[in-house]
Amino acid sequence: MPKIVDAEARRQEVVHAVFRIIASDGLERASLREVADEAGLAVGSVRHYFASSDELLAFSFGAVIDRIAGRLEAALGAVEAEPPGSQEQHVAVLNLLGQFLPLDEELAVDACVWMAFRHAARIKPVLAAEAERSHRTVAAVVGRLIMALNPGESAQEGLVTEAERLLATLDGLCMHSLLQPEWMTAEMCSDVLAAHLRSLEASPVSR
Amino acid sequence: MPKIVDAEARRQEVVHAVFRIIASDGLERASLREVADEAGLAVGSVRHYFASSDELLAFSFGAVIDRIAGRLEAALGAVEAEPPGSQEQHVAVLNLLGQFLPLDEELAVDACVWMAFRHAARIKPVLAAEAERSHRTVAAVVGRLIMALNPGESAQEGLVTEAERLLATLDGLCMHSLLQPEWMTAEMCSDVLAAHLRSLEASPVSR
DNA sequence: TTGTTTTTAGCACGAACGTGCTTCCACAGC
DNA sequence: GCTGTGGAAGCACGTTCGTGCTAAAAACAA
Repeated sequence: MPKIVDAEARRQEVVHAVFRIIASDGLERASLREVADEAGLAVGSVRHYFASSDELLAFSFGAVIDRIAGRLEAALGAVEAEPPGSQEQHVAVLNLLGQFLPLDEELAVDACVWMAFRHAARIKPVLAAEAERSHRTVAAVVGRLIMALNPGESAQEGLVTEAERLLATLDGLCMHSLLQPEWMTAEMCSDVLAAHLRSLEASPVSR
Repeated sequence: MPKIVDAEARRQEVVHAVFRIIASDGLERASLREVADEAGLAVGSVRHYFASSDELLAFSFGAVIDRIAGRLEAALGAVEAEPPGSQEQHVAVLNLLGQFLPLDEELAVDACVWMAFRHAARIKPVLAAEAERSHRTVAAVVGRLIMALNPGESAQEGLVTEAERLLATLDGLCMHSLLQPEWMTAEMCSDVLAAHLRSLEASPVSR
């Protein structure tokens, strides 16, 4: 048997190098040479684990989706475990929504990478499948959140609209936090989220 | 005097070539050679009007900002000309908000280009100044819209929060329309905007 | 020790990029 | 006519990119 290396761990190290490069220098700088440098490897070594640049990027996209989805699922479980309308549920909801925003270093890197890949997927067909999965996964989480906030509501159409509205607001907040951090501060994000939740409570779906 | 050409018109032609390339192939494909091809010119000719690639991109960013700002200002004027709370004002507001979304070919191109440049500005310092101007301009329009919808309201803080919330929702809708057009249809955009306006009316800023 | 196989490293090629620089061309002014 | 200037085109250089390919190094079974 040859030299044994935890291949999966190596792949994750390379993927994290991709994350760091995208967060600091953008997706277009995430070339094989740059990634290899950042990971402390040679280009040939990176290509041993990823057949091509496209495969590396697609895998990295999937990895960041899994990270985000994992956080969201955990936070959503906490929301659904609390009684509807309670103060505890409100806190859990704010925590869930906060997972979308670049509130700390790790969240910021993931948000950068996530946004970069989603926008790149508009052009690069290799990323389209993961972009689809990303949207489906996150939309499902937000949909379940809206259902948890409107218990007993059966008007499907209105719930879907409210879910899309919340999702759009979250993506917009995330975008502004990344692109205009001096305007969209953490306090402003918090205020906007609070206002949105207030509007959800004030005017329930059923009209 | 040498051969006389309307220099400003030529620059606009080149800029429109940039727009088409960004909308169809992304910003990273907007190289001097691609732009020159799309405009039916040689690289040297493009460089006669724009000293460098950076200058071409920065100028194109400014051009798309001016286009969008022009549409928004016109639509905002129509809103402010109608009596608050009237049906006519409601229609004017919907028209203004629709200017943010890729509802036709021209709006779609501008939205693509706008998003691409804003995201690129996070990394490319040459675009930072225009990104600032873009944000200030659009935020001012949305702010005036919120003021028009809350006449006589003096609570500055709440108004700013509502403006940022509307802006985030609009950017999120625009993003989703560009990235997931099969999910975020024009009808869904319309529904979400209608729901947002309803929430604005139902729970005014003053608590 | 030897042999096998994974891992790591590196070379070389073609393509695309920005850019400095030079070269033609057309036409207004003399 | 001639001349000079602005417009258009293109060459050439260095850099970066992905990728096919080769080869050394390393680690374990025999």
